Amino acid sequence: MKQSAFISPTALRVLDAAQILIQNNGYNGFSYEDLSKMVGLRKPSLHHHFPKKEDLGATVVERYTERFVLALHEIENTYVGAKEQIQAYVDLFIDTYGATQRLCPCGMLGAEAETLPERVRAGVTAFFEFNLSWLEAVITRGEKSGTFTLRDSPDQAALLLFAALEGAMVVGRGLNRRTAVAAVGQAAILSVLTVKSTQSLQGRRNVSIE
Amino acid sequence: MKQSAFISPTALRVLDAAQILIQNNGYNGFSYEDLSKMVGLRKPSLHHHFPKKEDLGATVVERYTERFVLALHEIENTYVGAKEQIQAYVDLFIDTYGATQRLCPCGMLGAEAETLPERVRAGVTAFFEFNLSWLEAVITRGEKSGTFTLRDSPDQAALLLFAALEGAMVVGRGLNRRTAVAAVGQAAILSVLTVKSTQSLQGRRNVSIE
DNA sequence: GTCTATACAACGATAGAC
DNA sequence: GTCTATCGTTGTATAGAC
Repeated sequence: MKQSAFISPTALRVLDAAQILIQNNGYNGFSYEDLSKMVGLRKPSLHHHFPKKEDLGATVVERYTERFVLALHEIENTYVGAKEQIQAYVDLFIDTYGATQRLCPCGMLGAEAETLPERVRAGVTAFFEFNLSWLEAVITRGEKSGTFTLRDSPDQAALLLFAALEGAMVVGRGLNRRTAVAAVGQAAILSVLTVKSTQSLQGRRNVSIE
Repeated sequence: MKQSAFISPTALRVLDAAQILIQNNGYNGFSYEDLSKMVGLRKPSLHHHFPKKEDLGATVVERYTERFVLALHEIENTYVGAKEQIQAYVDLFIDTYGATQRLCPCGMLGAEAETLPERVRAGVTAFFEFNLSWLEAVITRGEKSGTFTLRDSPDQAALLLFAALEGAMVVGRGLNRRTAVAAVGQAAILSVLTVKSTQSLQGRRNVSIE
């Protein structure tokens, strides 16, 4: 996972707007015209920074994945226990969705995968695989250390947890229910990981991904 | 939930094609031109059956919901136990996605909700609410009868199960993993419902929704 | 009910001046 | 790096003949 090449301040503003539009409208649901209104540049200026829509989409996904990787490293450095790390991971989704009701960009793009340019689609796949392997590793560690018991294999538990979080955003949006991700997140932790000690989790930090 | 008005055989073929396009490409990802190629009619002929794209989208959602209602009644009439009914419900998702890798139309539209015409969006909300209330009722019954124990309230368990199934399609598509829904479905049943007796489920029927 | 023809806007994208 | 101007294509939708 290498670092992005240098991106100019203007290009960053374009990326920020594009990400919001992808989260709200989807890749097929926004245009350079929409972007133009948000950023305050004319369409050809946008093409100067991202010649094809495909470039823009792929860069949004790559930047989001990089930020996610950093956030998970931060979690590893902040929390020691597997249970606390999973809780912090779930909080990432709760805080991100709860603040804005915007979908995970890769969740939206995953639904649209069939129609996406190949580079964008590949980025989404990489994001999903990274999340699943991180979750599986943490869950495996928690099971081995006896922090919690599983009713499934770690990879199945990871997939269930991840699918539930991504699905909660889709369902929450359709229901117009802001609290859906929080409800699913907490229920998933209770259900997927049978935590052995019953101590409550406190000191929850607010760390959303933009 | 009233029955649809009469729909001509040609209009039915248009609806079938439109549903597949929504499942694969999303509402913003298909056009009357795409539809024209699939059905073998010219664009104006399509507009004769469904004047606005909004009419087409709303009718697809309403018909899908009606079929889903019928399938759930069928499940109630076929299986007695709450556990078997939940299993049959999950099988509905497994079979539907597994056969074609097409998303649940309402899952796709839920992601796109922000950009949808009001009628279409309302139909998606109704579909979600219907599914959640059905699941909650069955789960409540299963808990009261002692078939399984919950770690959450029935409404949280229902939301978790539903979000996991819808999310599994999105994630499965992004990963190009055909078995994602089946894996999530089985893991969710194991995790969400702590089944008391350990007897295996047999005689699983294949009942997919088109 | 289906067609040809067409309106009119929006789309992604480029040329070339500044 | 941003702009005006514009290209060619596709989008939803309508008029009117058959």
